[in-house]
Amino acid sequence: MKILTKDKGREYEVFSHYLKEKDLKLTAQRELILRTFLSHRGHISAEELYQRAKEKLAHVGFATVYRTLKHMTQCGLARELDFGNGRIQYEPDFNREHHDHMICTKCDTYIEFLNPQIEELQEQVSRKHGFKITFHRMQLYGLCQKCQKSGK
Amino acid sequence: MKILTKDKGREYEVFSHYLKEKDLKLTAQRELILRTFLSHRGHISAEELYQRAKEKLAHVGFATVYRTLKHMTQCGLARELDFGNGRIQYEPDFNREHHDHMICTKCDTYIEFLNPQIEELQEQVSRKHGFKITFHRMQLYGLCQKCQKSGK
DNA sequence: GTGCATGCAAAGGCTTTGCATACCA
DNA sequence: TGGTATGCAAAGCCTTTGCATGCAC
Repeated sequence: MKILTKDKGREYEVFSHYLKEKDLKLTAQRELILRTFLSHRGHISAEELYQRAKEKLAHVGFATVYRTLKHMTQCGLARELDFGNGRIQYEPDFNREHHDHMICTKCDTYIEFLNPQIEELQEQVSRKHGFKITFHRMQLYGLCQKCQKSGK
Repeated sequence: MKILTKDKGREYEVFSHYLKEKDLKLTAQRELILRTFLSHRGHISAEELYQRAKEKLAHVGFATVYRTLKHMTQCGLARELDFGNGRIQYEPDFNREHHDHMICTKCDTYIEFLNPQIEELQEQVSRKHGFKITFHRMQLYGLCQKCQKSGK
């Protein structure tokens, strides 16, 4: 069963290309999970993605969601986020510029940001120690504007 | 059974003060776990702390280590580190200046660093978004000097 | 003596894996 | 048709919790 149509966006090309390259198969489930993932704005947990996918196709398994997320991460369509709450979140990562996060510890909303000066300083610091960065995680936890006000 | 002697360091005072304040008891296990934790240089996982404590006192339980770590974290003697490998590490945090980490993904060694400029920029960025930081996590992953050389 | 602490084992939460069946290519 | 994918359930891994007993105060 092939559901993929053309012009769904580059992500679908990337995915099918990745699958072909690895001798993996394009299944209805994989396509559905990708579509569901992409249609969700912002990050999502495996559990939530499973729920949303299941609404569209009853027989989708938990394991398949996890396995597909691994593939999507592998080919650069998804990025794992670990906000230290014991469950990994995934966010779309295709053609997206690197960014970091501020997370409100009260309402769980988050703000994405990119600060080139910080990035540059990270490089400087690591060079000073002879360290070669391959990736980094930076998360600022605290209260968003709304929660600061409502808290008082 | 009281094992605590004077002059073991301020950490012991902090711990016993915290316990007293919370109507908690100073037990041989708690003291042993704290001592073992402090004697270990650098961070340590609950599992490893359990093993090391057990060497000194056969009857130490897993749960007690976890429970004691919570207390030590609570009173500022320990700090939880999550390097995204599924197990929390704890590092001594008494009278220590805040710092971040570079972690070698090959040999697992790490370098602590503090960059005031980055800290300041984090504040600036968050102010710009009306966000109030309470704490942050910043980890640079990559290769340490040694592993860069050995890798070639 | 009272009430918290302990150790053991069981349970929890998230993620991965094994296996027989289903399905893509 | 052959080999991968799927769904289910079970297992893994780390951490927490329940409970009867033990111990600090």
